[in-house]
Amino acid sequence: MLVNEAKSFRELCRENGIAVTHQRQVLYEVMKTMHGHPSPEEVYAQVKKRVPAISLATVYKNIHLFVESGVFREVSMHHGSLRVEMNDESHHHMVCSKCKAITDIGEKELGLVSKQDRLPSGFLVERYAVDVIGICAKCQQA
Amino acid sequence: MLVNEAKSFRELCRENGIAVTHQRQVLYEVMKTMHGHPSPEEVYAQVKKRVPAISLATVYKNIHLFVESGVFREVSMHHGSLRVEMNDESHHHMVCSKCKAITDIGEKELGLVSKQDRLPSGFLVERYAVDVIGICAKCQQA
DNA sequence: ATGCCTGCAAATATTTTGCAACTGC
DNA sequence: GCAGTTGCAAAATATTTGCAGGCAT
Repeated sequence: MLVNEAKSFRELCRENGIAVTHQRQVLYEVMKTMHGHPSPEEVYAQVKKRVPAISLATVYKNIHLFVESGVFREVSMHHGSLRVEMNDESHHHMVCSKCKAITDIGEKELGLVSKQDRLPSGFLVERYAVDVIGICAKCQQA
Repeated sequence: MLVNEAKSFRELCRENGIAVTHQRQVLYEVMKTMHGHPSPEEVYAQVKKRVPAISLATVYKNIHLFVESGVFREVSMHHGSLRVEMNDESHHHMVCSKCKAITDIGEKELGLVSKQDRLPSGFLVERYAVDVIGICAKCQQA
């Protein structure tokens, strides 16, 4: 397991022409295991447990690097700071307009999405990111 | 014209129980005329032309107020700071992953969107916000 | 050996807050 | 007049950058 993960991370780095450092490896592993949409500060707090000397600047630099490389994605901010998520499966978000909670929803459950790969102005489509804005079950009761 | 706009702004304020101040009125009018997805700083710069003494803090406070009231909407941030847009017509965004340019696209041209008003977990849908991520025509040539 | 990376500290940028004076209702 | 609003300045947050030393390749 660990061997595989390490290996694929090495490959990822090679593909993107970046060096495999201890900090990067831990950062990557930690982020893979984090659910939701962590902010850099939250990621930093987690990584610090394993690499106490790591700097917040390093976390920022590498998150940007990962986002540029397509390893992770930047996510819409109905919060207040940079958020990321992993590239895993294709899913979208339900955002509660009362409590601001963000919940994932799969492409199937969402039930929409056509597949044009080109839009009017010649825009080449890579993917769709859908935010469903509404009221979550919990807030409806209040 | 001006009378009408002023009137509807007054109504908007009454509906939301907020006072009609000169600053707010100008802020509202300026934002209505701004295209794209202005940041608070950009809005501030514009409003300052008409109300030189206005403070950035006031701009922030009122943008939040407008967003809470549903006059404007907060927009996903593939930029770096708070962005808003007006509630006018139903449209979505095409975001170029190269140059980060955001272009509006109408609901019709987009060609997707189903109309379920309730999703699996009991989530009550208010609206969909779709970002199409891809490459704009300009960047495809490079 | 070389150039990419790191940590640190300082610089920037962004957003919020406290408060006294002022204004709409 | 009272409550809500403004401007200012300072604080709090968030993010970026320069640089000297260290590590991956």
